[in-house]
Amino acid sequence: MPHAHHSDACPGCAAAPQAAFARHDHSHCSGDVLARAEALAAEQGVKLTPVRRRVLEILLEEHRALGAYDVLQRLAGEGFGNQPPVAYRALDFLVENGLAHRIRRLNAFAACMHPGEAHAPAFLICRACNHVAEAPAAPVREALDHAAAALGFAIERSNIEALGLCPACRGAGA
Amino acid sequence: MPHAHHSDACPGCAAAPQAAFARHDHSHCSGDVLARAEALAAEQGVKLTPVRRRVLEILLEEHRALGAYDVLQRLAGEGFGNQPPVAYRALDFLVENGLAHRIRRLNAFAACMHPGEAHAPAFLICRACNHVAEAPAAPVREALDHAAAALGFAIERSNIEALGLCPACRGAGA
DNA sequence: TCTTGACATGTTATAGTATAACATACATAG
DNA sequence: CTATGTATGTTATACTATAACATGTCAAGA
Ligand SMILES: [Zn+2]
Ligand SMILES: [Zn+2]
Ligand SMILES: [Zn+2]
Ligand SMILES: [Zn+2]
Repeated sequence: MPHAHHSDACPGCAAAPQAAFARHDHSHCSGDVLARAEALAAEQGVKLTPVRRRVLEILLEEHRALGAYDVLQRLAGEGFGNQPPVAYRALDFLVENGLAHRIRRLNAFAACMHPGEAHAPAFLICRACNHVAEAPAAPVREALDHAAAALGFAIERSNIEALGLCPACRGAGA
Repeated sequence: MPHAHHSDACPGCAAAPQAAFARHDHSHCSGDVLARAEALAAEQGVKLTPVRRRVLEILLEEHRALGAYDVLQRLAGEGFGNQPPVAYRALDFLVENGLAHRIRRLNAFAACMHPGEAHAPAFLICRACNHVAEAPAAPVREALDHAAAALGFAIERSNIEALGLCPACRGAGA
């Protein structure tokens, strides 16, 4: 049982976005997030069925984004359906219920590291190691809302993504 | 000859992002941007060949983003090649040379409304009328750089896109 | 002038991403 | 138990993008 030292929030653990780019006890991240996800699903009255839960676990294995077909391949190998809609439906469910994010730049999906918390994420994608961090971006979102408001535009959904080099890969001189 | 009243910058014309969502003299936008694009290409020593120029003109017809296959269909109807690479190559050229932008949320491309000017655009996409505005987003980009810097991440490219309702469509009660 | 090399275009073929439409299973409420 | 809604499975297809190769064009250099 990971992180028995606390039962709810875990400051500086899964919440720490820089962990995505550094060595860390990742079982802590994934265990923590998965527990929160289950709580959130129960709270919202939606069902985290076996496929859906398994897809979330797969996304949580690493701080990376996976394509739908990567996920599908994993599912198929584990006895679930092996046709695209199986993966897309589970992924869409996770996205719609705030348990995963779609990374448009990569045509891929990543687990949400802050399920249930109100957050306006920006995604930092390392082009060298492919790790993805969900950075807190409330100020970014605020600036975006402001720019939109200046034009009378009402934002409903937004995606903010950046490609570059993470600290580890910068050091390695990629 | 459009906009003969000025020879270089055109404050409040193509530069005005809110124009994308309102009635306006669009030939002014397109004529102005096309002229700037030609100047910029010459200045950068790259060739705005007939296909490339035509693709830019097509993108400039409206404040919308077009899919590669939409562009291709237009090209094919005008005697250019009718295979995907013809469109993708021209579009990639325009994007790489700062004459167009890729809108990832739509898998589509839009003409850059500020070619040659240093700008950090955010794209506002109306889900009702499909118009796309290239909003000035220097503060947004600055906030994003700041959030990334806090994690030691070096941004190279970014995309900032928002979906919602433009002022016109909000009024229409969409 | 002729050649050569760089670049642009054209074409064939295929890879990768996503969804429509229909069939089956399974739960829970009445 | 049976009707209803929801989840899953499956078939087929649509949409997006690129690899690889062939042909054409033009200008610099021999
Ligand atoms: Zn982790
Ligand atoms: Zn990295
Ligand atoms: Zn216009
Ligand atoms: Zn609109």
